[in-house]
Amino acid sequence: MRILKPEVAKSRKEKILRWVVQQYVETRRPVGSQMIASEALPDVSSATIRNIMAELEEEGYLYQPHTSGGRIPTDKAYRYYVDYLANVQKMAAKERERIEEAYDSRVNEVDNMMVQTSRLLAMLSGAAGFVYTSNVQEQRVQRLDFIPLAPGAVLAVLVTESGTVRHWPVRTNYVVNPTRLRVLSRFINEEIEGLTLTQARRILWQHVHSGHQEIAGMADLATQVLKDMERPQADNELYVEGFGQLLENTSEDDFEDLKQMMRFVEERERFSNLLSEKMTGMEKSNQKLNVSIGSENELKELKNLSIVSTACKVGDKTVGMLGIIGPKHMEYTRVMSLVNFIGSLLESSLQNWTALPPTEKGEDYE
Amino acid sequence: MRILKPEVAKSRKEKILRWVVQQYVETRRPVGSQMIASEALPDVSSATIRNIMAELEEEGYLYQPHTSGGRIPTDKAYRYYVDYLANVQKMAAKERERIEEAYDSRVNEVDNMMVQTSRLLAMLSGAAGFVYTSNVQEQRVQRLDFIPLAPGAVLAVLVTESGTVRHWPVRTNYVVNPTRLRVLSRFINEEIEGLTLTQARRILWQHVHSGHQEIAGMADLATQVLKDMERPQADNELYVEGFGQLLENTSEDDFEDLKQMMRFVEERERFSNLLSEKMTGMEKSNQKLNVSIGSENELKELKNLSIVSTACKVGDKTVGMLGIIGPKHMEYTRVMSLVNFIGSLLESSLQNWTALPPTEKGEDYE
DNA sequence: AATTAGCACTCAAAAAAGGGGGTTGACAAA
DNA sequence: TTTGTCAACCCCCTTTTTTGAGTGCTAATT
Repeated sequence: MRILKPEVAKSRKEKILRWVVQQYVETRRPVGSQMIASEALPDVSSATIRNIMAELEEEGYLYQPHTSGGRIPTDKAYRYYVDYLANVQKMAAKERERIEEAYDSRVNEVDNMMVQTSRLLAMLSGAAGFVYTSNVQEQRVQRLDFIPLAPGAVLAVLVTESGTVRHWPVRTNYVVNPTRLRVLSRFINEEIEGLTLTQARRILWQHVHSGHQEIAGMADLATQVLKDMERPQADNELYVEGFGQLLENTSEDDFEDLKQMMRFVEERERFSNLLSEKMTGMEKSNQKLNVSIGSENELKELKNLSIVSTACKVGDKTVGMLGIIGPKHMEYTRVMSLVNFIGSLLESSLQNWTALPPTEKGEDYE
Repeated sequence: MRILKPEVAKSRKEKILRWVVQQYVETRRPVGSQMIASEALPDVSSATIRNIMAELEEEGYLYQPHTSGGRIPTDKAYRYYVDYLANVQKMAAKERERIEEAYDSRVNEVDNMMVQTSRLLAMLSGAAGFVYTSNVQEQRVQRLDFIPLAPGAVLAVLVTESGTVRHWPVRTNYVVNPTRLRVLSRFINEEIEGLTLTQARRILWQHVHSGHQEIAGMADLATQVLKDMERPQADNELYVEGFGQLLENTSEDDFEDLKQMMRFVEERERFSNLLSEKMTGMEKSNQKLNVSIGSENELKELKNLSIVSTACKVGDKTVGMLGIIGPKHMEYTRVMSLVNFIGSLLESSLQNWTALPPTEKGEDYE
């Protein structure tokens, strides 16, 4: 639904709009007719451009922060730019390769995939990067194991299908026998294989209550673990990295905005909720890459920020999102392809650690 | 080595110095003689105070940013303040209790102790909080376990005596048999119990090379794990949280400083090194709480910042540090006792998860 | 009908011009 | 050694002036 009018006029109008957006992103100064005339459309007079810009303003694409001071793009303009004007070219092969390399060396060499991914996003985009896993309760369990730490302490380790690893210590008031622990562990894994966390919890509660033999005597531990598993704050995970990047690319004027946004993001709850909503929204409309510009985010804290995000699937189940959050005036083309690409990297990485068969099939070592 | 001169004069001089520091920390404005006269020393004239302040300036404790515009403390003044003037009172019992509660509910309910501790530090101090674990290679291993993920993938989980849990996925090019994996795991843990990581690695390499029976057939996996363990970036861990807090308490004037410091901190390498040095320094001089003020940090990026940190011991071995990093003009008394207290909380928490016997001794469930 | 040139007008940002207000240094008196 | 006094200082805030890029309008041009 391109709104701008037809023919030759259209192309010129669009050209001007595009130019204003790009110029403004670059310089952060209102852009005026003269500048466009001299630098972008030398064979059109500034007066003509003024007329066109007046139209664009009428239509809600531009506005003047002060009378007689040049114009800047509205959110609507960014939206139009992102939808029709920005040709999201694939990144150059060289660039892709470079990123892929960086990604591999981080994600496979260090233990926290999510954090590393956020950091990479931040570094390459110049904004803050995030990775979000939601609905952990509805994800399928891959493993739940117990590692004996000390006579009265056990480390529980939970791995979900999205590759998230969560671990927490559990105290017991008796000495834990490692052998029994192993039995318990095996029993549990057999019982809950392939179930979602919610389902798994239900089953296990039943076993605990019915005093199932494998659990007998360790009901205490099991109960503790089950309780830990259903804590609400354990329902999603959020990693945000790269505030430094954001600060770096921020001028003093935006100081207040930035403060507000940090306040918002560090209060993790609300940001989580936002992402959660966004995720279900994207799932419904079946889109992969999403760009939310300024006030499209509804939250007043974000009215000067944009979020570029992509859904992250394992199989055909959306297990999370990742993306960047930064100033509204960002280089959308670059950032969009970046988020896109890193999203695909994370996806294939997750795929790797879940269902993938070994490289040489069937060759058991026994 | 108190430098200020004797008797009544001393006490007055010190009182003035203390007042200047406190006042400046509070208001961020140069403080002048009249203000001191009226609010702190009503029975002394401003002229006298001027004289004393002139002396203090001579001696390097104060300086005037501009002629006739009040004076502000130098780093030396802060140092003197911290060493002699600030009575680091124990926190109020009520306060302690409040914090302890918050700490417990975070650390025990969520899976990453370090992150949670940093966050708490940040929240309570109004600056950025950090937790640092170093020298992981020299720490004793508590457990090294393997969890089968998929036919060709295993999750390695390493727990050290400092309570650090590190996990990373390992791929194999054959189908892993869970039973064999368990045998391997048990074998390894028996072999390396109580050894440092470095020692453990050496032992295991030997076993791998000599083709020890428990390892046979899984040498591939073992090799991979050993390689992952000795990666240099796995040698220390650093968590920094609370940039938002820092930003919140920062005025526009300090914008540049803050930028610089973020650049520094997000480039984790250098900050790690700094902390590492500091840690060994503190270990040598056997001090627990350390305050580094402004240019005492040597790094120019930190010349307007201070670091308050405390060593963190398990047994009598220093396994890490924690603290806060914030503007030079901070409330040292408050922050020092805070860091101190949270340090002790983390220590006892670590103690808990390592050597501690169960609450009811000897009552095995079998 | 679209484009252009010209002109008066607007207004934010930068520069310049005042006050205050609090501070200092100096000196003489207590 | 302390204090009272005072001229000089200079940052900070507010007000004023200047400047210049930009606009809208209208009439002329294509």
